[in-house]
Amino acid sequence: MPTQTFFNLSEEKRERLIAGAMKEFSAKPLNEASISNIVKNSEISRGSFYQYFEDKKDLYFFLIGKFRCNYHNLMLKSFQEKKGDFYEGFKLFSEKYVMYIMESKKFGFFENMYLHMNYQINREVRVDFKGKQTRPTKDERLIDVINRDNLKIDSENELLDILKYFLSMLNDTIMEGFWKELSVKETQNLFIKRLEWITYGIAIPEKKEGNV
Amino acid sequence: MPTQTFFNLSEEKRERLIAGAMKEFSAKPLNEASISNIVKNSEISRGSFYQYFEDKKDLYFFLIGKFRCNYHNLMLKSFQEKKGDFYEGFKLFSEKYVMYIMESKKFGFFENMYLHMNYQINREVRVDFKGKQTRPTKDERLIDVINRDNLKIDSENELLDILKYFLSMLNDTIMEGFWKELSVKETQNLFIKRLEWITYGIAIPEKKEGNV
DNA sequence: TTTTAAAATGACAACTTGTCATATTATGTT
DNA sequence: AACATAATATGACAAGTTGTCATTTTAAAA
Repeated sequence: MPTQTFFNLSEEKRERLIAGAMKEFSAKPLNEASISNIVKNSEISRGSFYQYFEDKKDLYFFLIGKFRCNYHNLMLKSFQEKKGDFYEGFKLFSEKYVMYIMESKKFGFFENMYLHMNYQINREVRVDFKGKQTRPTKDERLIDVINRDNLKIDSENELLDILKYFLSMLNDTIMEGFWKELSVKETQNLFIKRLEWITYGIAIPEKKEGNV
Repeated sequence: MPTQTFFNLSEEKRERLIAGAMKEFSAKPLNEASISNIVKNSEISRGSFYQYFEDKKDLYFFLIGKFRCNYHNLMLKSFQEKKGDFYEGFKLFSEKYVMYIMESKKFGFFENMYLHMNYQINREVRVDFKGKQTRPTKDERLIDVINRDNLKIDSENELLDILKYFLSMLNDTIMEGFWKELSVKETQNLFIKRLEWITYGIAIPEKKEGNV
């Protein structure tokens, strides 16, 4: 986390540093980016940098937090629009989300982020459902907006687990999209195919005794 | 890929280098590991290193290829043992595979690999089904050993896509296991839960008209 | 024995990073 | 205004990194 000193900075200087960092992180992934370049880009002395951030990662995760799509609301709206239907809601959400990432002005930054995403980065990208859930807000809770009637889900926790898993799958799919240089549309379709697999299963359901 | 010079080396020297590299990569992830340490560990001159490998990554990917579980046969045997049943076969395979990774002598190496796995590393870990498939061997083909009768799968390609997806999901789960410091058993169960989701779906199947 | 090819070596330039004593600029306080 | 004090800025620096390359050593061939 950046120090208080960083937030005390004049907006001009703070933005200058952020822009200089984004330039570097858009050109190179975390492990290749250098602080030397960032301070050169933003015309800030090396010593100052270390007064604001602990190290390169500290700055990087701050930027991820700043520019990532906070998809909680995006999900909420998508599920509401599709009247709580799991498959349709998630499909709509994923389409919007993929577009946000892949058509963003910050394309280079996100591209490097996804291509070098590991578990630590993955965690930073994800939003904490649990946190949002316990802290009462005026907004509706995500899990209340999803219709569970036609899902094989017993507890709220299981639904949360599934949501978390779907999100990490979505991120994996975007990673694959960047790697294979897929278009937005192709990436969306790749995800939708997987969404279908998981939602409806790949096994043909056995005919229930009672129905025969 | 290592140069020919590397393979011309005496076995003693080659093993010395591999051991020195494994020591470093077991202690530190790829981006923190240093060539300086590796050449120190293996008592090889810096110049020689660059005669064998292009850079650190070149060596790293060679080691992954050397020590990764070539799971093609493991899958084949698992599916054969379970008479081609998708769910049971994959379950058995995943249990063996997780155990191989997490109880290996190379634990530190694998741990760092999984915790810092990105798409590039992920690709190196995966076996190329397509390659194995076209090259005719005396072994049975994996896709022939899986019973497709009770799967919603039309083409061989779709089955391959699903297999690839399940494998990357398995690797993700192992990554999560390392991150959360889960036991072998817990990691296996986490995967099995997801395997169940995807195989049978999370949606309750609608009753077919014909059956009512 | 001489020639030629292959492999080994460590000094080196050009880069990193994080630290720290010092200089500069604000913000109070008599 | 003059002083004290806290906050911020600075760049030189040690200690590390990487990849190269002219040179030496070793092996193979003529």
